[in-house]
Amino acid sequence: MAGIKDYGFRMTPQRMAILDFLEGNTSHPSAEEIYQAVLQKYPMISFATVYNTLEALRKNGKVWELNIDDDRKRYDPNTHSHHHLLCTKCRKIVDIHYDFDLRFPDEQTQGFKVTGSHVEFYGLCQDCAEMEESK
Amino acid sequence: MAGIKDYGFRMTPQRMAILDFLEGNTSHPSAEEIYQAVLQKYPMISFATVYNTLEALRKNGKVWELNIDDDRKRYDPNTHSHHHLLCTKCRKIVDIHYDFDLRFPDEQTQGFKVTGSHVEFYGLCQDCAEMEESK
DNA sequence: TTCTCTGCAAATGCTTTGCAGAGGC
DNA sequence: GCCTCTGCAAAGCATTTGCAGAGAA
Repeated sequence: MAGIKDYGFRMTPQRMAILDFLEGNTSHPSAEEIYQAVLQKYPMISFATVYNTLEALRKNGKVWELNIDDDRKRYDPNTHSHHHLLCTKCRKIVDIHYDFDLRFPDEQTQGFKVTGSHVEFYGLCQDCAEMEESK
Repeated sequence: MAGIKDYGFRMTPQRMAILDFLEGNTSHPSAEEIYQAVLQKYPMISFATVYNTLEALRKNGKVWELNIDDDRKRYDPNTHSHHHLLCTKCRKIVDIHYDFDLRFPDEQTQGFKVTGSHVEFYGLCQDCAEMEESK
């Protein structure tokens, strides 16, 4: 079982369950979805624990918190540089693995020290696009 | 005074005040900041009206709703293609006007029909970077 | 005159917090 | 055994909504 050394915080069954669910997950779940999923295997978990764990994971660089969705945060266990494509209808998010050239002229930074970047694409997923067409 | 033809919705003094404040504004204000600013000139405006107007403007393509900030939406009256740079400390947002090459291989889209894109940069603004250094 | 918009206040929904007890290290 | 983590419940905020009256077109 992974110990404190691997994650920088105390390991508990609840946190193990959350990590298990997130491991390799590419669905970009919300806190609610994570809570519901963990509830299946671990009926005694609370929302506070989910948020607490996600915050701990975020601080330790184990998950990304995505603001791409209008009304809830989404979480991504893949913290290797990648980008996202959001369906504006069903809110599905998929990964874009491509190394864009995001350099731009220094005079635009207004003195900022840039530390990271992220590209968001918007569109309609196949299912939603087909539904639009058949209207 | 601008009429319904220009905006696609009924013009009222409250809406004029909001439009006046947003006109040319590059501070990417939140709803709260817009409310506070309009309150100065127009003491009888309510929050509901601010949100209602912003939603009407958004639907008519007159403002962008930015999700770049963690815990509140930010509004941008500049709807010409551009990107943003956020200070992760003071949450200041500045515009990046640069035409990035955001093409990527079709096989990554998973059938999505892409309709838009936006690049977010993160970093520290000059003031915050200097504060960090002098610690 | 018509019908959308307004202000108010309450509701909603996501996220955070206080606290006392549990349990990982 | 110490101290962080947990569950619960309540609080905190941003945003939305219901409604009756006001006022723009």
